[in-house]
Amino acid sequence: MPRRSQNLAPPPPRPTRAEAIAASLAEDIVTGRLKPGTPLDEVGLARMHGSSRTPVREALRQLAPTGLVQVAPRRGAVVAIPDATQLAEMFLVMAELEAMAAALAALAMTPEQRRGLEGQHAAMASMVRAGDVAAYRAANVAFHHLLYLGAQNGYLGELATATRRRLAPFRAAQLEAPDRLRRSHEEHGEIVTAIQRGDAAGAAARIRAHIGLTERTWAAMAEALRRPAAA
Amino acid sequence: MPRRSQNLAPPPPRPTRAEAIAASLAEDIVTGRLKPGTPLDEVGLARMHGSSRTPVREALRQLAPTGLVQVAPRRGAVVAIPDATQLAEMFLVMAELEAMAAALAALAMTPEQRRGLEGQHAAMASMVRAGDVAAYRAANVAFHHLLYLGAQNGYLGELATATRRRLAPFRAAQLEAPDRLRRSHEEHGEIVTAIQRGDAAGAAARIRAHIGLTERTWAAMAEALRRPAAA
DNA sequence: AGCGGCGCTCGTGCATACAAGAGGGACGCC
DNA sequence: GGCGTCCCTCTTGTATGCACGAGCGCCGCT
Repeated sequence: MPRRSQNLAPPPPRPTRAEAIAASLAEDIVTGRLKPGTPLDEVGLARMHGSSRTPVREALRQLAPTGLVQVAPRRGAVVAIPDATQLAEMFLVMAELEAMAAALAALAMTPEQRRGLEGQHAAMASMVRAGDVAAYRAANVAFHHLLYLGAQNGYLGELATATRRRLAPFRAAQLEAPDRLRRSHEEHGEIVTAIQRGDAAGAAARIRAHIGLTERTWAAMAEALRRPAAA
Repeated sequence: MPRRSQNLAPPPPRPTRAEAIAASLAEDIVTGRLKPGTPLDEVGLARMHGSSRTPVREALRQLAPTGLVQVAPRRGAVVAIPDATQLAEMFLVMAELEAMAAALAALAMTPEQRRGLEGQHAAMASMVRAGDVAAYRAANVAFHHLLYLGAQNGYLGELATATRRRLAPFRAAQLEAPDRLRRSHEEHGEIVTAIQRGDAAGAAARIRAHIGLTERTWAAMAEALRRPAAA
């Protein structure tokens, strides 16, 4: 979840100090400025943000459930370090969440939303041509958000957004290869087409592929996971 | 998420005051002792738990992301009151999460886990005969947890558990009808059978039905949701 | 020289104190 | 008599202080 709240964006009233710090920390972690494993000292952060420890503590507690930081009771907080297994788990879940969102979107999107999605996709074409990775990355987040919105399911959007954020630090380099940019855009095109056609199953399948996990690798992965569990 | 942590149950070391209060509050909310909408006064809770406001505040902040309480910046906290739309959204997501868990479980469960699931299911038969709703309810939670465990995906388990908890206050009366108890157990049986057969798709479909939403109502629901959004 | 126990120091957990914002009631005005 | 406004109180946000626990190095022992 994007920090607290029932749906997407109910607490916009002037943010409290703790929320500002939490947002700042989250940003630093998601963008990779703070690397996994970095210890988060309360007094240090307090000094950095020009406040006392209290808001910092609250911020850390708010971030803990998001999975961005790990807090050990009496031992302090560090930037979360998911191991490979956990990352794989999260990718798998994210693929399904997005598939569900795409399927719902194919069925429930309003005409305006469809136009918006189409527009966003079109806008991203020029970024691909320009090879502007930074712009594309930002637009990509927006694109997927439009999908969540189109699914007309705030809770689903919350979970998907949270998962995406949590994976963000580990996908940073994923779009670096210029060809990946083009491929990504092509895949988006297929997804948009399926959605516009109202093809829920097709959209779901396309987005699973987009996340990088086909049905087959899905099963294979589950197979592979059986071993360590049996040990 | 079942309160912070990367996976299921890493911070078991002696709980801190704030964690104890959070657990207590969560219990009271999930069981319905605290009704949705009840304001959660910091000083009042502090007195009740014989502590200062500080741990209470931390507890409330921990609970906010779980969705059990809603915290308005500067206006205090109340027990969450999801509206009908949000509940529907959460049920839909939960059905899919459980379907995914069942599918994975069908593929990846270890023999021991399969025996455990079978045993749990068998144990619940006598509760049905005795009409012991309380025991069945508890066993039911355990049953679904075995499913999550069998899916070999901690993150999925986290999301599913969190969603289930969040819905718990609103499913309280669901098993009251004696016939519902029997039906529930029958449905469990079908799920177990499909899983033992390694039938991922079947298990997923069965559990969707178990949650109470067939594929058809799923689409219908999405259809219905389109109206208010278009307005 | 290797190992075990002890004390020290740093950091967190909790309590208390102070300040600002929100909500409600009473008063005054129209 | 109804409504708007101001003030007061209550609650939350933030700061500070104190105490326990954890981690670590040093010292003494074998």
